Amino acid sequence: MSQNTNPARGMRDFLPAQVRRREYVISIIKEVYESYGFEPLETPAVENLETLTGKYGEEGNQLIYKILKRGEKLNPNASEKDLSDLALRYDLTVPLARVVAQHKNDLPKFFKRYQIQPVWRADRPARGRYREFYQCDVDAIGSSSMIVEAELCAAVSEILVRLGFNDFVIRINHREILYAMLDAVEIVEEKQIDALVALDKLDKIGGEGVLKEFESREINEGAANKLLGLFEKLKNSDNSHILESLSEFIGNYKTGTQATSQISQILKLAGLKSLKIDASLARGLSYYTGAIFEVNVPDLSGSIASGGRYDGLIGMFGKEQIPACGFSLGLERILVVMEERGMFPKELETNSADVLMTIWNEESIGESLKLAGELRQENLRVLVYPEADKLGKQFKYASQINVLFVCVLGENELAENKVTLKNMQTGDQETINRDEAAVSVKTYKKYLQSKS
RNA sequence: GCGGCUAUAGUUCAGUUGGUUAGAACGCCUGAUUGUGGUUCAGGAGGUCGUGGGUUCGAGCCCCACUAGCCGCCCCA
Repeated sequence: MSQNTNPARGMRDFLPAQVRRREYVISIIKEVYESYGFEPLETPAVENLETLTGKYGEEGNQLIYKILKRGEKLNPNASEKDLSDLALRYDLTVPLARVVAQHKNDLPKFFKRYQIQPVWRADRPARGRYREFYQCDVDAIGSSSMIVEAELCAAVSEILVRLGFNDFVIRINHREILYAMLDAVEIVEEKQIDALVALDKLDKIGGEGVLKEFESREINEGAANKLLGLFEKLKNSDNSHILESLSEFIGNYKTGTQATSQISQILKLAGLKSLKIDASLARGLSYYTGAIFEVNVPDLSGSIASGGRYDGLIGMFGKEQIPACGFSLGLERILVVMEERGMFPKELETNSADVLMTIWNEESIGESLKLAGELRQENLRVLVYPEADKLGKQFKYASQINVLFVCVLGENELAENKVTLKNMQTGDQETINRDEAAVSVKTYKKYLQSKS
């Protein structure tokens, strides 16, 4: 009886080659984050349901994986609150806010943390979108300074550059600029969120599309035209011109002018040419309060990273209000693009073991195991072929799994206390003294390293 | 959650208006090669055609439902 062996929808198994790639990307992310002084944090996969609800907006709430209560028989007529009290975490930012609110006294005044863990969303799977996926978050808690934003952008940019990306754009905008713009064209508060959702789609559906959206959301047309006129003017102009036009458009709406000056500070402090103001960038998550970011590459419709300032979130846990700002890199999306573009270094593929130890016959098994142990003592990765197969099969297996060397310990070798080493990349083969084998392998490894 | 497309060997795909025993390439296994892989040659295994139902003398092909995947929308990392 054969059962369905697919993993659950939107979830994946990772075979060794994929795990290697994932770990390669993660290792670079960690290295860069640590070089900026961020410290690691981990939190549970499961949170109390009330911790998560109300933080992500209407859409987000529906995508939370809720966990049924355990124990007694469930009464299916019970209210949702009686059925479920726990949920899988939806992102890493809200759990961080909870941790900060909870452990405030144990944490330094400025808490800089990174966190690389899976999160779960009951979303519909698509390219680069899964129901279980890794986020790589960095956040800086406790400061309202724009130095925080600038450093976060610099770190993210450095990671992407080191991974080999050269065509990404970090789009930046500000929640207060958005609201000020909407105020300037007299869109009433109740319609502002709707208007933002429509504007956010500008680069996808174009000006006419946005007009239609406004129409269907019953937002006054004049306002839409004014905004579209502004965006038309901003198109293709550089950051400083965009800032000028925005300030002009907003007038002296107070928090708006503060926001434009914050943006200009971030630009100046970060000094990145990949940083570009996009006045139509809105972002869905409801907890953002200040600067917002999104990182895009041309060959993926979604974003590969995003972030922003959320000064109100930690206060939602009922304690002190603490300013915070962070970034989240989407590991899966970065991997999708890197895979399609073939951006992984070649060494990742030839990495299973340094040496395959063959088995000559039943009598020599002990000697092969002993030699394998000796080589491992020399810090080599040694794989012992598990059966006394014909040598041909053992070699074939070796080339399948991409080991560097095959070691043959046969009758002749044992009689003379020698070993035969074959380099599987060059095809060279030598029969040498047993105690020289490790050195020979290591010399070739060093040569490979020096070449790359 | 909505709309469209797809599902045939391990993989990528052919498969005629519905007609005998469903094919190819690559991969896999065996041998040529009883001390040597990646090349070559010879042979072999592998399919209840995604699942369940229906139409028909007859279904891989037509119809319905379900499941999974891809694309677009919504949203998002």
